Amino acid sequence: MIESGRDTGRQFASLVKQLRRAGLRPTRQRLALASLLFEGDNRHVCAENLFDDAQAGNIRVSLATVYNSLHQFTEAGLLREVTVAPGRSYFDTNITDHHHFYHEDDGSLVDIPDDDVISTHLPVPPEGTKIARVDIVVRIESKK
Amino acid sequence: MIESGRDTGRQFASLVKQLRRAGLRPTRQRLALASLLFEGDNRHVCAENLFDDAQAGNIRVSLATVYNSLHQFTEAGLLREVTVAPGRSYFDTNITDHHHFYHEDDGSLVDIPDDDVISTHLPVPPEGTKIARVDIVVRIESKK
DNA sequence: GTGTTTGCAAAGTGTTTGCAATTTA
DNA sequence: TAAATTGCAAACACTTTGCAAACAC
Repeated sequence: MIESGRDTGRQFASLVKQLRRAGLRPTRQRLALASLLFEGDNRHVCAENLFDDAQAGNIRVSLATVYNSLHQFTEAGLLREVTVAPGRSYFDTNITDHHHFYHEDDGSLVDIPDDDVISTHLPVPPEGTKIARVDIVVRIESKK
Repeated sequence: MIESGRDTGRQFASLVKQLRRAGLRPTRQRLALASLLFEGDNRHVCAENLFDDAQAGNIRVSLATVYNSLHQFTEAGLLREVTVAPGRSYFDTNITDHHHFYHEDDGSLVDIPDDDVISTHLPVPPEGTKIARVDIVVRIESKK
């Protein structure tokens, strides 16, 4: 998928644009990670997880850079962070309005299908505040 | 509120019962923590937080025991755990069905008033699973 | 060249664990 | 007395940081 080094310019034209638009320099590491994240189906990754993918893909990148990139991407609106349990933070490449199933048994996170709409009446936020986002996590477990 | 030591027996009759019912021995530490948690208004505490309260109330208890107790209380259904951000886990003494405002600016957690009902249409859980719980966190921030 | 980004290893944070000593029943 | 619980300190997982070297523009 990714060759291995130095080919920063050519083949990722669209990723380069995407990063630029987000105000991030298209470095080799960011491009490689962006490629893992955004080329293909939507994903829910955690840092360690993406780091492993990178290694497997012969991408030389440090764990610290993975963390930094994930946060930069999130701030730039390219990713959405979902926290489901202490020490279990996912980054979702699907940034459209949607919610999640969290499987308590194996810790996996899955989008709730769009057509299975959860109709929410938004509550009135406390005086002086406004709603930034609504997170709905439907915790599921195996039927015994 | 709590005197200071050794008076495990008498004055916490109802707490003792509550713990016994939950299958937990009413030790001095658990009684003291239960007293902080369950006598008075509903609270959203984190471990560190409750530990500080204990110290302030001259209750001799270790941080490890606070963690253990919080989890035991949660398993026993006396508390409900709410995770809002990586490394930010709250325990809610209100175990009725309800949801939360999470204030992004200061990290505080507040119950959404009961009468401000969020009507959810529950999604169909994936094959072979059932819904264990639905967590809704409404993230709010100060109006600029 | 200048400012940004990276990698490393070290430091942090929040939480859990192992085990001897203590407490409960 | 037997079994459960506690405290401590060490171990832990996950994440962030400081800084010199490498890179983008």
